[in-house]
Amino acid sequence: MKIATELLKGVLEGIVLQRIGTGETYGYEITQYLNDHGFEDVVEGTVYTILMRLEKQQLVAIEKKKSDRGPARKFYQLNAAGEERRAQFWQQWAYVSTQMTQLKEKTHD
Amino acid sequence: MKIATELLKGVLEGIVLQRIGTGETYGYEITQYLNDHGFEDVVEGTVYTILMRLEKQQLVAIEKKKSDRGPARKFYQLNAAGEERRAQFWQQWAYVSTQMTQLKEKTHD
DNA sequence: TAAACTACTTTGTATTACTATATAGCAGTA
DNA sequence: TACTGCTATATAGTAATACAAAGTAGTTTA
Repeated sequence: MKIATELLKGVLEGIVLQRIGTGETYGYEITQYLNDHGFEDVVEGTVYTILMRLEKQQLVAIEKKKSDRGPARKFYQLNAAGEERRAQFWQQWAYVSTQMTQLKEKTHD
Repeated sequence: MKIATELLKGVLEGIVLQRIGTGETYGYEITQYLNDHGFEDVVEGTVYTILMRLEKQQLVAIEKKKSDRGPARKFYQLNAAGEERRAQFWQQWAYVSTQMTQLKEKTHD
């Protein structure tokens, strides 16, 4: 399904945090995962800019490892600040999600 | 609750479409409604820019009416294109919402 | 050697919410 | 009259983010 770019803002960063948080991973793999799980149109450039943003904000630890199939991979892990950010994201998501559900059901008062 | 600005992008337009779609309303009232229903920090300027965007995209019909309590109000209604956009929005929201739920529950494969 | 796949990087653009400010009508009151 | 508060709309400037597009490089395979 084609999703409006604007609806993904903020959301994609949350997804990337979640992916990194549940196990060390790298940009190319995250992109593949998204493309295979409901976000077909997300391209590498988008994921890499998010990863670099997380790095700049010091939410991740990075380790470079050789690959058996191509160039070296940059593996990401969440540090304590990153874990906190991930938790925050899901809290906000849950909140917005709840409000939206109520809003949808409601007509004017 | 304080929500990251980026998480609201796309969402707010959907909410405004929904409000207009369930009954003629105007900017100030929409802002009040949002402030009273989980989006405390949304200010008038934000709502008005959304309304003008909808107007520019020809998704709404507008009627100016005198108020008994202040300056005239600009009432908005969805036209056919606006209704379609509203339906689209909720489809996309449902889709993203579903994917997010699955993503949250999942660790690495 | 060339193509295909893996993997990361960067530059520029469009969109959108927010900040801040301005304008204005009306009611009550000091 | 002047002031305050509430109602109501408008807009210029800014920051954040996803995307398009292009490039760089290593590995594998035909």
